[in-house]
Amino acid sequence: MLNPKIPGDERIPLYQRLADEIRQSVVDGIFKPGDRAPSETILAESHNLAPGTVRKALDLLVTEGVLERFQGKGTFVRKPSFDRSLFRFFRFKGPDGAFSVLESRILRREVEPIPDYIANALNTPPGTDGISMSRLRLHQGIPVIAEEIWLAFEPFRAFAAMQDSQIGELLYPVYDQVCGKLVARAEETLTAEAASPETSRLLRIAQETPVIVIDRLAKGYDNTPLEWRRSRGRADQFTYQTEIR
Amino acid sequence: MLNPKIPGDERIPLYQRLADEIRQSVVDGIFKPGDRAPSETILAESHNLAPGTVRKALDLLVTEGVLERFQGKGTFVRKPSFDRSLFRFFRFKGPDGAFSVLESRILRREVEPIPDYIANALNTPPGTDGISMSRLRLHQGIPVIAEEIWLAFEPFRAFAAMQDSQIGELLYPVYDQVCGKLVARAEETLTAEAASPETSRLLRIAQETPVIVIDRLAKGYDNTPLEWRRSRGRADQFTYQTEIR
DNA sequence: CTCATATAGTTATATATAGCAATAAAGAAG
DNA sequence: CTTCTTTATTGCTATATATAACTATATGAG
Repeated sequence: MLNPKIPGDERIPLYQRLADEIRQSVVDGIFKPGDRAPSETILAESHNLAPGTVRKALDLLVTEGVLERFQGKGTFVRKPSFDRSLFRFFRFKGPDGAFSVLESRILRREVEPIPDYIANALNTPPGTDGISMSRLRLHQGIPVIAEEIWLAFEPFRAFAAMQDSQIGELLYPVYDQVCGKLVARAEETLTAEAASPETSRLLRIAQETPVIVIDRLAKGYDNTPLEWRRSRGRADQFTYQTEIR
Repeated sequence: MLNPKIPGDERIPLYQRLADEIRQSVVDGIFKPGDRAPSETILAESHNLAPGTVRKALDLLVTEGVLERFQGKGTFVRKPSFDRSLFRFFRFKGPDGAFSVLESRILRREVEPIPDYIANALNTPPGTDGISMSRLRLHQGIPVIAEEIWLAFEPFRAFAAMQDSQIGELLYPVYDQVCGKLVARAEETLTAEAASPETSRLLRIAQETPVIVIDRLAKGYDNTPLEWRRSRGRADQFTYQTEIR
């Protein structure tokens, strides 16, 4: 019998406690996406665990999407390279299957109280200050998605202080580099509506045309809600794919 | 060293071959949904395998959604209880969260050549005969979803021969009982469009109102495409949820 | 009958060990 | 310089074994 060096509640299985520990290291930024995790043997020795137990912990994190393994190479923290993932599901119908990164244009960015239903999603007390943004995404100069974005002010104070010019095409890398907040996954809710005057103006389409509306709640590795986002896109240009069972 | 009684390509790992065998038994109807699978110990003995190997095979089938396990009770073939699953993602927005089964009304059912793009999805030679259906689904008498459904004729010959009156509210149980075809999972592709004259008539909504369009390809346990279906529902009554990462 | 207790059978956790397979990098051979 | 071989490292497969946790059923006491 070994003497496992694993902290936490004794009632929780060892492999889960080890998984918790590694996941936390990713949340805290000790392991960064792309980093190589210690090998199974190293982990087993350093924690006084059997290799099989370590393996099971890693299995768990792989299915969670935190890590990915490559035989002969090692185990790595998965880069949730997000906007790429978005377009795996939600892709242009256009004749050219090929795809380039969308250009982003921030139209507005200011601090104001968060509306109640968004504060609720972000797990923030109602009335708290938040960062509100409007953003337009363009493909070859043509607007395809209009976005409203909300962040809680406190965790993203450094982001609020930035100049517009310092912010690049993608937001999630900025959240990481400036605020230390890593987006790991997101829940999306999808519906459709007729284009309002404002969205028809932004997307340059006729009013009452159908648009797809995606509400996304982006979360960290530890499931903390980080960003709320509502995207509207032209229905005739997008499809959304999933598997159910 | 044991002498495993597992057929198949030697290069494929034992646990995968065992998983293949069990999955095939489900496809062939030897194990029916709800049935209890042999216990891990029994499987290990009957196949001359170590318990750990059996366990790994079962793990695989559980993550695939073929089986589900209950500690102390046993391992069972999962019922893909499908229409319930549909409404976990795709639910009424109405004030009453409660939900009852939708009434189904088959408007048309006939044999005709399958259109090329559907034949392609169903993995059938172009020009083959298929069963084409139109179906309306109602909630408390009000139409909410209009469906077009296509099946390849050959595997569903017995279904084509049935009387309308013999067909119940749900189709998948009929496919199983009459044709021995079990639906295990489905891929769905979602988009939106403005209501055509026909769908506006069927759903009793104004023309050009946004409707959500779901293309579903239902597949068997062995991934064979079984049914193609296009459903149209009022956008203002539905939302669709998923998690991405 | 009712309730507690034992018991058998099931999956879940954990350890220990051996060899296989893929990868990358260093070194030898041409 | 290129190509092949070797070697070390890493994850992958498989076996063997022991114990815990959970469920259902049977048994016995009251």
